[in-house]
Amino acid sequence: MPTARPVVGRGAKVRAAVHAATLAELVDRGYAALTIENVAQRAGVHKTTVYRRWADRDALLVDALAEQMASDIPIPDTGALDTDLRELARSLVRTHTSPTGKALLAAMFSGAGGVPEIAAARRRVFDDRLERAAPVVARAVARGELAPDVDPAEVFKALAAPVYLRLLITGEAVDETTADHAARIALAAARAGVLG
Amino acid sequence: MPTARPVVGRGAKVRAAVHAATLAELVDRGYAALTIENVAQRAGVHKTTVYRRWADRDALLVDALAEQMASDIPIPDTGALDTDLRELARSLVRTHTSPTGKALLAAMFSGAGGVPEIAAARRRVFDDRLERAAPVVARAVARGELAPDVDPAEVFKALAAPVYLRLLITGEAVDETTADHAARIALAAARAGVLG
DNA sequence: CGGCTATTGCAACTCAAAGTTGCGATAGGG
DNA sequence: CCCTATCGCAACTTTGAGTTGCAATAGCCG
Repeated sequence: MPTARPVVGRGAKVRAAVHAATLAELVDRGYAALTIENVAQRAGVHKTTVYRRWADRDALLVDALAEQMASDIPIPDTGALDTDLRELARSLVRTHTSPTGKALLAAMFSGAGGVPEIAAARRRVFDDRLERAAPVVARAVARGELAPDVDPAEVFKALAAPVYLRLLITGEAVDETTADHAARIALAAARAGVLG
Repeated sequence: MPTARPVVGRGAKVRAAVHAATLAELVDRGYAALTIENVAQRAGVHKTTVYRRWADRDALLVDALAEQMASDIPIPDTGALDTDLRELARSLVRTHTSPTGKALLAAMFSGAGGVPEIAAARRRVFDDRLERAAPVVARAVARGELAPDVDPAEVFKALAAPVYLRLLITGEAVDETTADHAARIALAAARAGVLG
């Protein structure tokens, strides 16, 4: 049984070059233009080489994205809700402005939304953050900063929404200022009791 | 100069059937699967007929979308900010849950984001609403409901963000409840002074 | 009601690009 | 320095988009 051979030596360089070319091509030309031949050319590699290593462009794309999808982001605990939310928002922004994050969004928004693995990856990123929001809200309730009936998921959604609006609809720049702004909105809504 | 001939009789039926098939195909199969042949088959029409009437699938799609893109939505003026915002949000939701609105979003989110006319149509929908938000906020300021430095555009973005989050990211149902929820978030943020 | 014309259906075609294959060339580990 | 796995290359097959000429027909107009 061929258990994924080592991929060392020459193969490793090719693999890395093709992965990079895939994400680059995706970000600045879109999913529709993501053909094996384009990727191969950009990677400085012959198309047969790519065809021999990956079954189709979706497999290639999923592989390239999965490569560096490391999470391991700590749950913020600064002692106050406003700063916790700010950290949560900044972390979300960092994820989606990283090369991989940009590529993931580009994939979703330019046609790969139907590919199960891509959709799953997006859901994973989002749900991951949802989970991290729960303890933050729970602690805020314990401190008396929020009413007990506030829904942590709704808090995070209120925080994430402005970020995604910029990323997907308005196309405005997304940076720390955006994150802080989103955090303030979520905080105001939570305090006003509209996230129960 | 051929000024778009009448298109009556047999032609009108064909045209309507193809338009409907185009939007239907787009919504439940995506832009990638939107081929002239698929559309023709769904419309119960031969592909040559479609090819003779439209240059390519983008022209067809733009034509089908433009068909019913009537706006003419009044600016709400209920006498209070909260109800005005609620109307604004409900109107936005109605737009994006209508068949045409769904098709427009499907087009954007499944690959036609690069087509200039499609991107322009989406921008038009959004900017249209942005403009309608300005008087609403201005009146609220005049009534003393809001501080004078509140930015109308930011108010509308805060209101629209939760709606688009559901439409594009979480996939949860979008209805009047969603609209009212979004309106409350925007109101809380505006009152808290974080939208200046 | 019946003929006339524009439009459609159909089949066969062209054409471009995706994907495949066999073989000679070469990189790099041992 | 040699040996093997991997790559480059060119020619090939296949697939699906888009085209064309001609016969069939729908529907307007007298």
